[in-house]
Amino acid sequence: MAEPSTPLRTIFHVDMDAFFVSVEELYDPSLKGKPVVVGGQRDERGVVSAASYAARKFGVHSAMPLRTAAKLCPQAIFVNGHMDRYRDYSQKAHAVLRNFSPLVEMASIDEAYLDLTGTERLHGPPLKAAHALHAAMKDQTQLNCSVGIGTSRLVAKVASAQAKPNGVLWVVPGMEASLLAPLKVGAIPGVGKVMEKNLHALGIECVGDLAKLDERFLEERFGKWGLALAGKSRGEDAGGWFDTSVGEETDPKSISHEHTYNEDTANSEQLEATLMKLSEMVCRRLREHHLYARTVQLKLRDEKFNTITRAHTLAAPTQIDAEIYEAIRTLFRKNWKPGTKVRLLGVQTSSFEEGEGQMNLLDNTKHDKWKQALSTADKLRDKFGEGAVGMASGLKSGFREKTQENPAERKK
DNA sequence: TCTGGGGTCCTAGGACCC
DNA sequence: TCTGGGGTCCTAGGACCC
Repeated sequence: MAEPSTPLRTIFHVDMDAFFVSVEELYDPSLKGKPVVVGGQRDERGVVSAASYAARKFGVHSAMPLRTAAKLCPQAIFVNGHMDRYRDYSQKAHAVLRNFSPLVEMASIDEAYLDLTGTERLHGPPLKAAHALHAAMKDQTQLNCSVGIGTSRLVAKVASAQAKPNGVLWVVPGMEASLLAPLKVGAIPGVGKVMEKNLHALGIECVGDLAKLDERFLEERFGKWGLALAGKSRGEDAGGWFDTSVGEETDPKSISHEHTYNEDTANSEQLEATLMKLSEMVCRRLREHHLYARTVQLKLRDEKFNTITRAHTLAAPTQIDAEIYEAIRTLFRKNWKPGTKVRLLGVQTSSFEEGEGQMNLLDNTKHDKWKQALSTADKLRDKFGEGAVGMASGLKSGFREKTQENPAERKK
C-alpha cells in the first residue's frame, strides 16, 4: 500500500526499576536485597506504594493493603514513603534524559517518553542509544531503569515492561503485532480489571484474539474506547492521550489533597479542621503554579466506604485559602449528616484560569491583604516545613496525627 | 485482602440558551 | 399549545494509571 510517507517514529519508554524502593536503598544501603515494602507500617491503614523484588516473591505488590502484605511476608521491612526524595531523584533522571532528546515527557514520577526520531547521526542506532542512556542513568543517579523502544508510545511502554528488570528491548519496526499477540489483554495500558472482565466474557484472552476482531464490533460494544482498543491491539497509539506527540509538560488540570483518618471520626470540629488544612495545601499549590480555580469539589467517604463528591463552581476564580475553604465548608455542611463517621475527606480544585479575572473595586484591598499574607505564609513553610503556619483552627486538631513530621528527619 | 493519594479521561443527564 | 434540536456548562460517578 502506498502510505503517505510519514517517517516511522522512534519512541523510547524509560521506566525506573522499583523506583521508591531503590531510592530508599540509597538512603539506607542495609535494605539492599531484602524484602522491603514502601508505603507505611505493617499495622497501618493504607496500601503498598512499592515492593522490592525480594518482597514480590511472596506475592506482595503495589496497591495491596499493608496489612495483607504483612501477612504474606512477615519478615518484610516496612518503610514510610518520602515523596520529597522521590521527586528529587525524578528530577535527576529527567536531567539525564534531556541530554538525549529535547522531546522528553515525564509520564509520572518514575517513567518518561522520549522521541528519538531522526537522531541516528547523533546517537547511533536505537539499541546503542538505549545502552548509552541506561549507563548514563546508572552513572548519574545510581538507579536502574528499563528501556523499551518502539514505533509508538504503546509499543515502547509494553516493551519496557517486558525488559524489566534492568533491561533494554527494541521492537523492530514491523514486529509490533507479533510482540503483542501472545500477551494477555490486561497488558495493554488502559485495560484494567473491568475491561478485562468484559473482554473475557467475550472469549477474548490475549491481544491476538483482539486483533482478529472486526473493528465495528468493538466500537458497537464499547463505543469510542472499543475503536481505540482495536488500534492498540495492532500497536497503534489510537485515541486519547497516547495519540499526542511527545513533548513538554502541560499545566495540571486539577489539584487536590485528601486524607484518610487512622480511625473514622464524626467529630465535626476535627472534620472541619481537616478541610481547612486540605484547602490550605491545595491553595498553596495553586499559587506555586500561578493558577486560579473556578471549581471546588468536596470528597466524602464514610465508614462503609461509600464515597460521594460534591462540586461548586465559583463566580470568580481564586487561589485564596479562605475562599476555597468557605466553599468547601458549605458543601460539607450540606452533605454531611452529623453523627455519621467519616473515613476520608478530600478537596479538589479544577477549571483553572491563569489570572483571577476582575474583582470589584471594593473587595480589592481586602483581597490584596490576603494575597500578601499568604505569600508570607508560603515562605515560612518553605523554611520551616508544612506544619509551621496555619489559619486559626486549622492547627487545633485532627490533622496533625499524620502530617506532623519527625523533627529529627528534617535537617538537610 | 479491607481497601492511599495524586492524577487523567470519559459518560451521561439536566439546565439553559438560541 | 405542543414541542425540535444543537451547543455549552455544570455536576456526579467511574475506570484507569503510577
